[in-house]
Amino acid sequence: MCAKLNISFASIRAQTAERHDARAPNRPKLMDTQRAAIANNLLAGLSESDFLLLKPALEWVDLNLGEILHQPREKLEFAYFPTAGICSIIAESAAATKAEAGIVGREGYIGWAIPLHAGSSPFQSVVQMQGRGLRIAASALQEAVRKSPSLSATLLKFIQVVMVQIAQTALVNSHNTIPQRLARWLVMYRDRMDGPEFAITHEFLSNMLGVRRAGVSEALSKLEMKKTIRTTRGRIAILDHSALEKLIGGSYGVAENEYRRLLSQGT
Amino acid sequence: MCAKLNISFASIRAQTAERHDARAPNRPKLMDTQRAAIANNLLAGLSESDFLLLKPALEWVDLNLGEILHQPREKLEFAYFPTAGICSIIAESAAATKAEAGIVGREGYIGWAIPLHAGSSPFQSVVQMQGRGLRIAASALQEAVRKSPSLSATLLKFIQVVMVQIAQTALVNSHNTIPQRLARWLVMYRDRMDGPEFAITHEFLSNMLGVRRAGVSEALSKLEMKKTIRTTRGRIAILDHSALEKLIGGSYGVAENEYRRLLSQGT
DNA sequence: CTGCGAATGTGCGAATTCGTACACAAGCTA
DNA sequence: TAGCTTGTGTACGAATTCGCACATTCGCAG
Repeated sequence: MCAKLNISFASIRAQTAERHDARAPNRPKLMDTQRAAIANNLLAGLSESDFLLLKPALEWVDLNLGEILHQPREKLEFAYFPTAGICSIIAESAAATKAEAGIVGREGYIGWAIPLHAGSSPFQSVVQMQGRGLRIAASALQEAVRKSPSLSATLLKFIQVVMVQIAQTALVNSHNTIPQRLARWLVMYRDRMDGPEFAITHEFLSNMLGVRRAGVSEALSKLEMKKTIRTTRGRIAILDHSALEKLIGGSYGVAENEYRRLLSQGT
Repeated sequence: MCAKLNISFASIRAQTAERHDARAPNRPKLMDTQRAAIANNLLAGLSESDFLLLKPALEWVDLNLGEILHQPREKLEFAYFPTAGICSIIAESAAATKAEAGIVGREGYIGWAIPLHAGSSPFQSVVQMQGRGLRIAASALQEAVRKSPSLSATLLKFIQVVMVQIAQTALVNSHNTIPQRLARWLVMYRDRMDGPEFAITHEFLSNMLGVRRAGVSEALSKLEMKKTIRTTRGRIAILDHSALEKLIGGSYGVAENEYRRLLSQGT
């Protein structure tokens, strides 16, 4: 069952990975007229008419490492549909403690406050893996959502998925060890990347998980001893995806299943 | 600043607490025609026309302790607008580990999957504090939402609030000690109760927080030594709300602030 | 009033994580 | 190649939490 979830979610990855051949930097306007050719699953899954509603307002943007897409409590100017790269949603307290609540790659979008009529949110959205994507002005998205119930439904369904993901994060944070939380993080990131290897430092991971840097180093070496990953300076390669999943103990797959149920067309 | 948030959220409590005088048990049909007389803040804040859309389908129900309102992955039959009592939203993993992700009292509703077009969700909704409220069939709510954008907006805004609450839970679970997490729990429950005292066992709290029962006992006695609470067998009384807030360290108030920003009319 | 089950207080060793610190290694720049 | 910055491995005492266990106390039913 776990394997099945994984396969199906991985297949989403496979379907779109090869389409992302847009190497030309900084294309100012949308060139692909075929929505299916866009490597963002949400956009690719829209009906032709829904896509046409968005199309005039969509524009390509690079998502640069560390770029802050949304600042807490500031009005959201754009929603982003990544076609490559990963953004993470960071919750912070008044005391400035931070932790990653969820992540979004090309399977979704960020800027949920727009369809939720909230205008802004207390979350910060940051680009964690470099990539690119399409963005749309908040007002344009709002207008399109008003016109199309089916577009609205798609965007709202993804919010359901994200809620589940965040709740699973809460669950994992209270019940699981650092190696387990780390394994979950690695698997979730890997699902949204093209390759099994990515550039990441222990320091970075410690910030995401909200633990000591040294704790991450220890946990990584534990995982490496089990041959599930391989680490070199500044990079980590996933060797055994399913072994990592098993390590987590049932908290991986819940959000992925919800995504599949609500948003994976076909299959 | 923290105090201000607290006052405003507490004032919501004060506004509606005395209105809940519906002592007659099991009234089968809605008697109050004045929506403002209904002690659920979301319903009370609706426009007259939005409320009339819902009214024919609303019915009073008792919310009995331990009652399961939504089972994970089962189709949602009803949404619930509590007027008294507290429901909690529980996330669980495939390995059956559970933790409370968020709570809802008379300030909101449960059944978010309905406006999100999800039909069901992997969460479990359970009555944690006995009370009563109004429920509406999923199909009726869906129909009403389709007709009224403003009703839809209200329900979606509350989902934003809940997302923030769940994300704060994730943050607290990874950064804070048991006494702090306990303090947060107590404060959040107290905000949704009429009085400062409620019946609760350590065992129950340990399940909600996902820690040992003995850990809760220790944490409670620490809080009691600081004169912030008073415990007797099977019950806990809040003595110093603001001291508890300070203990938590900035993670309380974020969701409450978001609620105030989006949903507290007037003031 | 007595007995019983539920709730609570406490203890103990083990495991985990923390805070902090320091040494080493890798890769870049001059 | 030398030097510097950044990333990583490791250490150690302290604090926290865990798992488990057992004794006590409270409140209700008989």
